[in-house]
Amino acid sequence: MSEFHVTVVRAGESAERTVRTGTKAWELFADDPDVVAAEVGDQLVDLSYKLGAGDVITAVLIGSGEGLAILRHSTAHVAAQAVQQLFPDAKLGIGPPIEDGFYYDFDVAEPFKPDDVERIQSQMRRIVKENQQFSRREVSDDEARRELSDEPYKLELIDLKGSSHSDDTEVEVGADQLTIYDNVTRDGSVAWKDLCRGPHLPTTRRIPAFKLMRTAAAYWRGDDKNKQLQRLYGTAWPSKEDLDTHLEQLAEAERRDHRRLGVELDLFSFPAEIGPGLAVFHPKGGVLRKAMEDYARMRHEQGGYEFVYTPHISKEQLFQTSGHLEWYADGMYPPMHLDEERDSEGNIRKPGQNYYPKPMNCPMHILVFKARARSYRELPLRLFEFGTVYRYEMSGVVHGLTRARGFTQDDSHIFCTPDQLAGELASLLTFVIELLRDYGLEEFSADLSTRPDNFVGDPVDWDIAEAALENALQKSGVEYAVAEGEGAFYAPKIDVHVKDAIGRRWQLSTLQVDLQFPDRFDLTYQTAAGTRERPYMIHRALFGSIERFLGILVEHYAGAFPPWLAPVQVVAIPIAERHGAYLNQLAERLRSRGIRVEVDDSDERMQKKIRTAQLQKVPYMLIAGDRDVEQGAVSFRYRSGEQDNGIGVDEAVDRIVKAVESRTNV
RNA sequence: GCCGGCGUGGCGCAACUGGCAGCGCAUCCGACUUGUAAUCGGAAGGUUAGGGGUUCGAGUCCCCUCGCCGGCUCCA
Repeated sequence: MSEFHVTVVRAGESAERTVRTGTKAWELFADDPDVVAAEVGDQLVDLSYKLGAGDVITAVLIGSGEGLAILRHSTAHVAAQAVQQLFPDAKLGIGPPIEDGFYYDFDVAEPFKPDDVERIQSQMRRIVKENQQFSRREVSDDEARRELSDEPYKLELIDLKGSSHSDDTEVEVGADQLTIYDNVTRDGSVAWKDLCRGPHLPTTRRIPAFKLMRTAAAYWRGDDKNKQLQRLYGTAWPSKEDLDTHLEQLAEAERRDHRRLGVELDLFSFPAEIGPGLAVFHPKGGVLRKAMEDYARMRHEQGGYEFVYTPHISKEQLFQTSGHLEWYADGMYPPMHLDEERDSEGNIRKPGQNYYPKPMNCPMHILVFKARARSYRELPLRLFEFGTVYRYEMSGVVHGLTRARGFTQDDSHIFCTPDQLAGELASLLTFVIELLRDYGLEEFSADLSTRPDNFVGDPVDWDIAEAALENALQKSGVEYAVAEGEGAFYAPKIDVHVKDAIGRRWQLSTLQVDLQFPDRFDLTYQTAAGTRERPYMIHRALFGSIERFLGILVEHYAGAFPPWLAPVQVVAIPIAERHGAYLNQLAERLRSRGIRVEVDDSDERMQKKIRTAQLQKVPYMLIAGDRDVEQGAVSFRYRSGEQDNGIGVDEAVDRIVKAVESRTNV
């Protein structure tokens, strides 16, 4: 029996250990429940890994990214075992870890019912309690096929192994060597098994906290031509407290849901009479939207943009030229057919015209550029419009303001010379980030999406454009990732993401260098030398969609907007009826300074009025009774509940005006 | 578009296995005139999303349509 040295690393601290041949990794961490797996070299292994001479073993902690993934994936196995025990005919799909949890897909005769989820969860608890061991075993392809002959989807995965398709699926098979994990009970029998790359927790008991969340249908391998399987979603965490925190975050997200707050704060609605995904803005939502737009307008004016206005519909030909009808007809509302004339026999004398609602503003802005000959002296030409577009989104995807069928882009198209391109992109990106900051968003990241397989134009132009975009990103200092092949067919792009107040990431702005439209529309400008050149064209949406951005801000602020955006900035509350005139006078003063103020002279108690204003998340309340009227003062109450009594009227007006103008959230 | 769930006054909800559609908030009217998150009393408001069917009888069971929700696919 020989001995050798290994290096053990845990949380950054390494130590030498002497071990005997055959020692398993878990013996190194026997009294350390946070260690769920290990890393040897760059290979993740189970704790059942047999140590070799000179190994450097790094502990994988349950709270780390990898540790969580292992926990969640192991929980997915438990879910699958539970399902197959309760539904013996269920066939296994795949069961990967995802953000905050896991899912597992099953082919079952009947979709899961809410009741079934309860039963599955109880069964999972039983399995966890049984403390089954996750036991790894290497198998040949043939052995795997034989053992999993009842699992058609697993067989398909085995067949896919090594094929060129294997990385665009979530296939777990990956490596050349197939492995099967057995769930072994204490008496040594195998309760369940699954084809899996691993690694896993040592035992099911090591799952501290989990919950099944919901069921849904999902296409096998994500392809809508394939059969739909039943997907079971769950979440798993290192502790009960972590699980509770997660559930509380979900509840918080639900409380902030802009569809709910939109009703509570009377901002907007989606009348069924109009149609799905088509919002109407009520006065409160209207004023909020107007404040957002006004500020953006002002900044665009300062930024050298020129404002244009274009129609909502256009003849078919325009979208033929732009290529929209060729590429995206499904995403467009069907046309209205106009102008057809028939003779008395009903024969068509003059063919009609199809008019489509526009799905984008670009072709219209291009026509503005093309309206006359353009000189290099005019470039860069920055056209801007709040342009309302209509897209016939599939019925299942429409979602409040964040995915609507009619929405307004803060759309800009910039035409520039080749040597202006890089500079223009860099200043654009800065402009975008600065403006988003002004709306209260603080954390940004970006994706650079490059040439897809299916593209138009000259690869050389793509390279130039991609380089210019990347350069802009580097100058901006925004953290970014390259999304290889994710660009639109006509343009590489930068997508800017923001993080909201509860940590969710939203994609907002896009910057695209268009490599198709200038050609398609034969755009040119005249150079200093008198020659004609093709301009570069940049698409830029900042909010993306005003409606969507508004929805995101509602959720970001949970409806408690900073004063400059709040639909009602001040509510004045007279303690008794006789104080009404005093406050109305003050309100008039505020109004003359551009403040949105309401006087609540309803027949209610003061306390009730405070409550109402509080629930409407109004930033400031000005309350006045006899004492205040005598002193020419008001009692100043913030949304936070803090108050300053006996503030002089001038001081109160000043404070409010200052807060609104500074666009800070007080 | 696909799978599942849901649809009761403006909003939030109730109505046992099929048996008189009800409550709270909001609204309107009246009284009260109050010092920092809900004053009291009264009234009005519903073809139970729409249509069809089963039944002596349907909010409840069945079918179709519309809409919404959760996912999948999609998001130029």
